[in-house]
Amino acid sequence: MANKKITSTNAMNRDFLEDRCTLNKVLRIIGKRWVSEVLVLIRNDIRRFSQLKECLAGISDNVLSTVLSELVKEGLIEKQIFGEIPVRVEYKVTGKGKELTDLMSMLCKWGKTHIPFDVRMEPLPRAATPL
Amino acid sequence: MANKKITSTNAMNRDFLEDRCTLNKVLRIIGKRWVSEVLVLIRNDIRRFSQLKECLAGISDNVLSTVLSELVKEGLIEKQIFGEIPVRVEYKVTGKGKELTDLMSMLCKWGKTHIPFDVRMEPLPRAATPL
DNA sequence: CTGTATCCGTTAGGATACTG
DNA sequence: CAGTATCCTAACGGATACAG
Repeated sequence: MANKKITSTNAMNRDFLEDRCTLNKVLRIIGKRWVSEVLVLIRNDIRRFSQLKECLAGISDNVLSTVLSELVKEGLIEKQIFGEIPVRVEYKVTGKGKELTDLMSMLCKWGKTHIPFDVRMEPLPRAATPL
Repeated sequence: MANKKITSTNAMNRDFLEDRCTLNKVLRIIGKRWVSEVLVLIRNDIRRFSQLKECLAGISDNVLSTVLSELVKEGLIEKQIFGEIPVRVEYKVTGKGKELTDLMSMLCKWGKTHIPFDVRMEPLPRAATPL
């Protein structure tokens, strides 16, 4: 009951992996839900919060917000604020973000040829502009 | 209090994304902790449970076990059991697994040129055979 | 319109003990 | 040696209310 662990092994393991190889950093960034999708959408000129939200039926405000700021923080997209009323904000993919989406396209292509279909019950007819 | 949601939006969102684009399936697989690392190690001929555990200081038995069966299930590695005493088991990367590691190398390279260093306190001197 | 703050359930990740 | 079974905690993802 006395001594709680100083640093959780959970965090230690994460750091271990990220120190070990940059790949783990990359995957830590783009491996989270919505992230790759948002990046691709912005690359496809879906530039505004409301538009993104519209495409990504089901995403919550705070989640989209978090994803966007993460992408900005990592330098994969840029945020541009126009001083209008009401406020207009636009995001665009940076150079290194574009490079990354190219690699993601390759990953996607790999998936299409190698990941088998899995049949699920409901077709989920929602808004879409996939990769 | 009466009506709990039938399917959690959490799961619905996951399915939505995976239906939307294969990339999300790919990232759900390789985006989890340890997965890419294990795949790369096996590709580098670290073929046995105990060897992998040795390289990946800090991983728990059950976690490594889970990762390995996930990789087998996805057809990225193969498991070979030798009927010896004590039991010997070896894993090897499949064809499509190799293709995937090639793509991961590119991702890694991207990360090396584009992700800035972030200084952390302890250097974490552990076992290593990185990508 | 574009978010932030709070609160909460689910899932991922880990420690440990045990098995063929 | 190569794992499973159980239990536990931290992190992620989401709902909702509200703010600039």
